[in-house]
Amino acid sequence: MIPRSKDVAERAGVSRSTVSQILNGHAELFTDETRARVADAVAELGYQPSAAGRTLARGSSDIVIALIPNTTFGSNLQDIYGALTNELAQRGLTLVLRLSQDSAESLDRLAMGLKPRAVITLTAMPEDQKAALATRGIEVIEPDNSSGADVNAQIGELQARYLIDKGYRSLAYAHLHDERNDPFGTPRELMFAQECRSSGLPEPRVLHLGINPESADAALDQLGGRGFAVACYNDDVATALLHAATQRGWKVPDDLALVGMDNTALSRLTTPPLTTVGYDASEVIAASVRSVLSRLDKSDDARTSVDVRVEVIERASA
Amino acid sequence: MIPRSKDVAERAGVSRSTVSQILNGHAELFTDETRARVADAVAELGYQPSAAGRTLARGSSDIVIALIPNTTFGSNLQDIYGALTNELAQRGLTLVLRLSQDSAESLDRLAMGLKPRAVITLTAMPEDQKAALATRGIEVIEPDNSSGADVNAQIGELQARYLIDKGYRSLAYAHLHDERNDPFGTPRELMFAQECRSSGLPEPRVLHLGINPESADAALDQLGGRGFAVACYNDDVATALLHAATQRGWKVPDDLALVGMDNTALSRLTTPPLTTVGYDASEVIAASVRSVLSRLDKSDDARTSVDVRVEVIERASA
DNA sequence: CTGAAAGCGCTTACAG
DNA sequence: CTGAAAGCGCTTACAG
Repeated sequence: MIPRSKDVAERAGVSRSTVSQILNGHAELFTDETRARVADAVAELGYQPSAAGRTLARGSSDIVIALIPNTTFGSNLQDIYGALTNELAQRGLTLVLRLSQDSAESLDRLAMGLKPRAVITLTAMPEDQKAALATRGIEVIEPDNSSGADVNAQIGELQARYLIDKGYRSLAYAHLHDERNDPFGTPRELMFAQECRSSGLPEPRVLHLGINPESADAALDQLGGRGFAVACYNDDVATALLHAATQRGWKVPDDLALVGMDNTALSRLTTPPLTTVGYDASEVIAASVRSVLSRLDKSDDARTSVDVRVEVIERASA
Repeated sequence: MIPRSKDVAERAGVSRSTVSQILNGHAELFTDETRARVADAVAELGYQPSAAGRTLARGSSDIVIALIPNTTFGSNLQDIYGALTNELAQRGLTLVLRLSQDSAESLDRLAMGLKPRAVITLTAMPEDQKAALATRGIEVIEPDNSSGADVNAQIGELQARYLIDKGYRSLAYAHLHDERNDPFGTPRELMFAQECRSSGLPEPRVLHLGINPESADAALDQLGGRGFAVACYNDDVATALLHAATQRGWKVPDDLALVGMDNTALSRLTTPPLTTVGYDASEVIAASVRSVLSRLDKSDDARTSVDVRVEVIERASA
């Protein structure tokens, strides 16, 4: 039998309101004696308040929904949510994940029904959807674009600077062909291009490819010949290009220089190993968690800046 | 202002019970006229029933919780959950994800509070935790071990058969060193070993490595020399071994034969490309979804067999 | 075919 | 310092 607050109250010999007060942060109103009795009863019965009852009474639940892009739930993202889950649990909040693929309407239903304390989204949410949630009084925590944009711009800049300093003059930027998997491509490419211009170099070529030999080969065709240095959206893109180049007998980095991004485990295992951009994942995690938390707490300065140090890791592909 | 069933009732000129009945599958009790009026009112107001109210009244919510191992949420798993989300939505159920990393206690709290219709877990759940949920009347849907075991056994067998048929005689099985990421390693290895025995071969060597050059190199040391054929837990493991072998100047497949598993995009991009084990992802997805659904529906024959065709994809590493 | 009423489990003024 | 009562939004016998 599932214990109710009534059961706790009876066992402790107090009223239900007393139980409720003590359990909800107004314990200071009661004597130590009463508090202890309630605490004991809760423990003995294994009482867990019903979320439904509480939500109904309070008008909002203790749930926080995080929308995850169903295309890219890498281990980093996972670690972020893992940390966030724990952090929120300490504040009595429950983080629950939701694949964001599904229709706005479906999210709407979920949000309406669950009355979550907040909805966290990693990618920008359409205005109308945000409005819908706002109407229902649900807070939406969006990515901190100010700093998010910064990080991506930083990455583009870093890749460009590295390549230019190395003496490369014919540059290109390689996107992932599938746009859903290339959410940060544009800001990175833009900054990459700008860095080229400010160094007096021509506009970089822009490539789009999938993670397969054919597509990578076609991308190489588009380049028109050897001697390019290309900054890649991620290490997988770099690996695909590396493979296509090797097939053609091009030497990397002499005929084609490659700088990846993410510093994946596999990036050390190509031949030659990839020069890439890395960052301290735990730092990113901590920063992201801090950012979400500060917004949830409505602390005045919501803009905890997510300051991520990003650096190129030189190996042998550029 | 958020519309309530009361608002709908007033607008439609009926009682709240009528609204509720019509919305909950007893529409046939009412005249077309009444139904239409209610439907209109719902649409005009944008009414969404409150999950809290409904849960309280019914004793169980429309939520299904899926526990995800926080270590391995690959794109396959993601697709499965994506499909499941949609499928469940059509039945009025909402799938919500939960990182399973956190304490049993925390899940307990969530389950207690949310009163989900079911909890889906991919890995076997500890008995006591299962018991706890059962006590609360929450159904636990565990992996269908009968067929799950089959598939993994199949994979081990397939890798062994392929290698043996190719003429290799010195076999080894390579696990991922981190056990959390190697959930299916044991059944696969077991079947792999059995297949060796039944072909009159010696017991296969067993390797454990991480996805990095040092670890892969050490694994090669353990092998003691050239001439082995190793079945890998996944393509990443195969890639690591391939890299270490290449570094030593070993030829693949002559000095070291490798068969991976998963047929990842990257497995086509190594040099040489990996021979691996592939399967039709959409088939797996469909089967998994069917399996969960049938258990949810309590349909008699809960054991919809997950029949996945798995096959080796021959490329150049073995 | 439809409505009044009770009840789900909790919280929160309010009164004492 | 503590309890009786109302109310959160819904569903479901039950009576008509």
